[in-house]
Amino acid sequence: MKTTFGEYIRFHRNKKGLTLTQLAAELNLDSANLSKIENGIRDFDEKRLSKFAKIFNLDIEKVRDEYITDQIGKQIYETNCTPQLLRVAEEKAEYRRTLRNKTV
Amino acid sequence: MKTTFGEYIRFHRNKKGLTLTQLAAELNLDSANLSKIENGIRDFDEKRLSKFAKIFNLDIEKVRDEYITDQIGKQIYETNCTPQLLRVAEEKAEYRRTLRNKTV
DNA sequence: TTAGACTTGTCGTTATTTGACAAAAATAGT
DNA sequence: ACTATTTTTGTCAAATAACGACAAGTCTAA
Repeated sequence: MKTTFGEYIRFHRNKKGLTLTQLAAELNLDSANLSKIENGIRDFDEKRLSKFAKIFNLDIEKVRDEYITDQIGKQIYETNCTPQLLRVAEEKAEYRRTLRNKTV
Repeated sequence: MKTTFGEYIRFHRNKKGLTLTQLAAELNLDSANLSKIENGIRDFDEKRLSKFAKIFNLDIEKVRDEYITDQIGKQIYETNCTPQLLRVAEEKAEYRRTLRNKTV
């Protein structure tokens, strides 16, 4: 089952038997803020992704994928983007790639 | 061909024979900033979408679709999100919808 | 009820975005 | 080429949004 990135963090934290305070300390943030992150009230700062991966011995690429799919999934949800519109968005992303190649 | 939202604005502006200054005035913004928007350096403020639609007599829903697909397409591009990962993001958006229904 | 874990609210700081102005560059008309 | 107009670029202050930190609250288990 696909989950939010906050739930993903919580899953790994519980699996390792860490408290919010313990993990927050390792990540250099407040336990209150980590709580909000796990509950989807705040975003996890991208800068901490590698630290997170190291703590739980996870592949950094996998963690990053988990992160960006969460971010984009959130935007799809918030904008009520339908599957058809998402196809269009995908084409536009492709178009931006062609723009990059033209300009250089 | 799918384009950026900035190019979409420029297309309609040119079609109607308006200068940046003229359209910017109608949209209550600076011509320099509108120039940046059309060139993709800045974002068009979502609050102005309805005004934009009225000026060019466009369906507000269509304009909004054009806008959100641009926004999401931009994020897909910037994060280098592959089609496979986009499918995952879509599932996560769906998951968020189930969350909403559960909570209420 | 006490302790530990987690959540919620708030607020000052930091970072990002926007609006505005000036000035340069490009374009078109004469 | 000269001039007027349009468009682009650079910069900065103001507005906005995101973040870190602290305090106080709730919840759970011994």
